[in-house]
Amino acid sequence: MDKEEIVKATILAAARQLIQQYGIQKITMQDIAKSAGKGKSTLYYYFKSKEEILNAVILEDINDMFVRIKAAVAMPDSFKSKLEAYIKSKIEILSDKRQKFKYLIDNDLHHFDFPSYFKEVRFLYDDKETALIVSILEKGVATGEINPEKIKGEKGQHIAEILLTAIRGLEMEVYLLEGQNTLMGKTDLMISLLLEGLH
Amino acid sequence: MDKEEIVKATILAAARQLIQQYGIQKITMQDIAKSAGKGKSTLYYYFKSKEEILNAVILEDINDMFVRIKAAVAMPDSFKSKLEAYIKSKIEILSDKRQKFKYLIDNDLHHFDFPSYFKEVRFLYDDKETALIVSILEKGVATGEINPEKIKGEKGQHIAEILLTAIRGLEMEVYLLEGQNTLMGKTDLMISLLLEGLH
Amino acid sequence: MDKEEIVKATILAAARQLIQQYGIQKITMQDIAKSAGKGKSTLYYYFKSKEEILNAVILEDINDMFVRIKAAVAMPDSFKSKLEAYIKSKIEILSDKRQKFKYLIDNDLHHFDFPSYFKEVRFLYDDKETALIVSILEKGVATGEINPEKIKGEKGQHIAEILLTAIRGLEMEVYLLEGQNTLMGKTDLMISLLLEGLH
Amino acid sequence: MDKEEIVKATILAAARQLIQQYGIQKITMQDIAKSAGKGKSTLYYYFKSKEEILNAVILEDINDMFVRIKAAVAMPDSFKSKLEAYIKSKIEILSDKRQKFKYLIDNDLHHFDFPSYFKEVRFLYDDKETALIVSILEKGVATGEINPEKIKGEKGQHIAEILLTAIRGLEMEVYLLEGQNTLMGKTDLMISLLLEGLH
DNA sequence: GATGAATGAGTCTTCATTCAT
DNA sequence: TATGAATGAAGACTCATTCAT
Repeated sequence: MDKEEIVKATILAAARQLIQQYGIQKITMQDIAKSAGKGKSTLYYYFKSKEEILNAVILEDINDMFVRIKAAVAMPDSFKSKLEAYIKSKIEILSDKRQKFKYLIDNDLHHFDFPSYFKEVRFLYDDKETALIVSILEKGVATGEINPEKIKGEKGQHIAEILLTAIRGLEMEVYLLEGQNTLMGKTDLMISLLLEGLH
Repeated sequence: MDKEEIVKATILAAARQLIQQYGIQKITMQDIAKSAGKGKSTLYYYFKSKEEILNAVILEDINDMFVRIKAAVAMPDSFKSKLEAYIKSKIEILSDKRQKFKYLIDNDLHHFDFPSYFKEVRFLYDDKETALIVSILEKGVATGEINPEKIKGEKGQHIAEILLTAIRGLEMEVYLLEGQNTLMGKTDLMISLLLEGLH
Repeated sequence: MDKEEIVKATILAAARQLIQQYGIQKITMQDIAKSAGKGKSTLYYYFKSKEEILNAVILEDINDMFVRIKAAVAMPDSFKSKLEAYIKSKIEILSDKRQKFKYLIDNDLHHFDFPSYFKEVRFLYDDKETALIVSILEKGVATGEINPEKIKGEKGQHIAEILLTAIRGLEMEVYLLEGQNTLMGKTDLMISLLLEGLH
Repeated sequence: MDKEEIVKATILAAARQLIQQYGIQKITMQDIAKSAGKGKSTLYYYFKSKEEILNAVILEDINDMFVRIKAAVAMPDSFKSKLEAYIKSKIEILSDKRQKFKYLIDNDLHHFDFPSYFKEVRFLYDDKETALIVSILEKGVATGEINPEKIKGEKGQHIAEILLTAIRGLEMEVYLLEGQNTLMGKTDLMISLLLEGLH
């Protein structure tokens, strides 16, 4: 990593931390600069605009999340446990981001911004995630948990998509709910319903 | 409706239209005033602050949506068709709100804010919606579409909750996807999977 | 007092009370109207502008103060006691106006406005007050407390004027000091110095 | 003086000039910026708020006044001439501040605000000024102009205080009177009365 | 490479005043 | 006589961005 990349990373790290702490709408270039220990105009030397910084941060986050999820899914050896690993690791990661400042969500509901993760992820990682889910479904066929007929041809793809959609509903709740407990319960129920539906 | 209420409604209408068109963060009191054909300070005669206006608009929207959904659900006479009516009317309503300015989503992704519908709805209408879904499930039992065992006792409530969660994932996509076509397809698949799982 | 005058008096009373409580710069027409139990525009039916109301209030206050001072001065029967009565009654009256909200003076020093009493009184009541002081000085000659030579011809007028000036310094302190104790001590010392100087 | 200090001084100078010309309540950040030849937001780069600018101006003024008064008092070699120097230099300085815009006082009496000099000076420079006067009194004892008995012990302090009070009355008049002529006459009379009283 | 300095364009909000009824 | 409704004008403050050094 050369000098330039180091500075960029420093700035991004500062920005990420602030975003998590105060939300995307509340932070200013001033804030980022100060937190990065740089002059405000230095940010413009490395990035074209505030938006570019924000984009970079979000991209990093999503990327990181995907890598971690993939790793979590790799180990388990059944459809059920893979799916569980997938959903739960996702919830945990998102939850962790919000964990520290949940108080904000209640007090300042209106100014609390839905992060852009959702939007970006939608466009950048949809295909990858769907593919991941498809592979999980195939595991299910291999282990006999899933009836091959149910995901034959395009059906597998479609089911993966609606699964992803449902999981996004779960993700959203991370931002609105107190703890993960309820979510974990919901996850389990969702999975068992699915197992019955696909068996 | 007396004079005061008419003006208030005019202002709210202007605000709603602008929110839909530009997103909640982008509109200013200036904009609302101009669009309502009033002076900027007039807004302050009727509302205490920008926030009050925004809140009022959101509340109206949510309320309206719920009323329409309920009406849509009332008519059909089976679990499947009721659930379909429920989800599809919801998607249509939300979709309609975004229809006009989808271009914004791509261009200005970062400044496009997830509306507060989600957050507000979450807290204000969760119970009502869950209850609605429970009643739909019960219809399913009555018509024999659903195995009574599957929603016995607390289970009904839980299943209603995860259904709501999954539907929220669908709602989110309204804001991100081009058209409703894909969503309608997903809805159908989701419903049939559910029917199999609950039968 | 006909109807019109009654309403005017009501408005003025409300204004005076608010001025005393919050200072001249802080009150709005809104405040006055509400406090008077009238509509905001009603104030404009009775007075041309905010300034006119303020002027009227101040005038009333000054007038009232002068009447009370004069009464206080009438009774005592020596130069010393008359002068004492004059200064002390003045301090008491002003002090009373500020008594209730002294806390403001410390907390909000910068926004606390010197009332216009000083300015107005200066132009409207200067001559009257000087004349009053001259008459007090003459009493001093009559009782032998003052050497007639010292206030002969124009001198009496001049001395009255500087006395008035010095007393204004005292008045100012009413607005800045905690209590009247110090001021009363200063008054006594001022008077005794004067007695020695004029004897 | 580095660059930053130069700009700050420029801004302060502009502010001071405007305050003198229009009074503290009438000037806006807009005004100051324009007069300083800077952008409005530049003011916020150097000062946190309007209040901070105002405070700085006032403090400078008071400080400056005190320095000049002290210098004026240093030279003369008698009680009488020192006291004269003290009062007259004070009047001249204050008078100078108001000289240019006396017209305002009559036209806009109500909105003309007593500057904060009084209030601030009261708290910040009272002790210093009293001490200065005490030293002047002591000079009077040294030269035989004043009877040592009259200012023995605490008395000196008390007399200094009432003198300061009386002088404040004089100061106030600077803001209300046309010229200094009358004030200079009053000063002389005040001093000679005092000399007689303290001899 | 890095940044201090500067700012234009906007934000919400307040308030005295007007006027039709 | 009384006022509800409406507003123009202003005002303090913020912030992303530019640029000379």
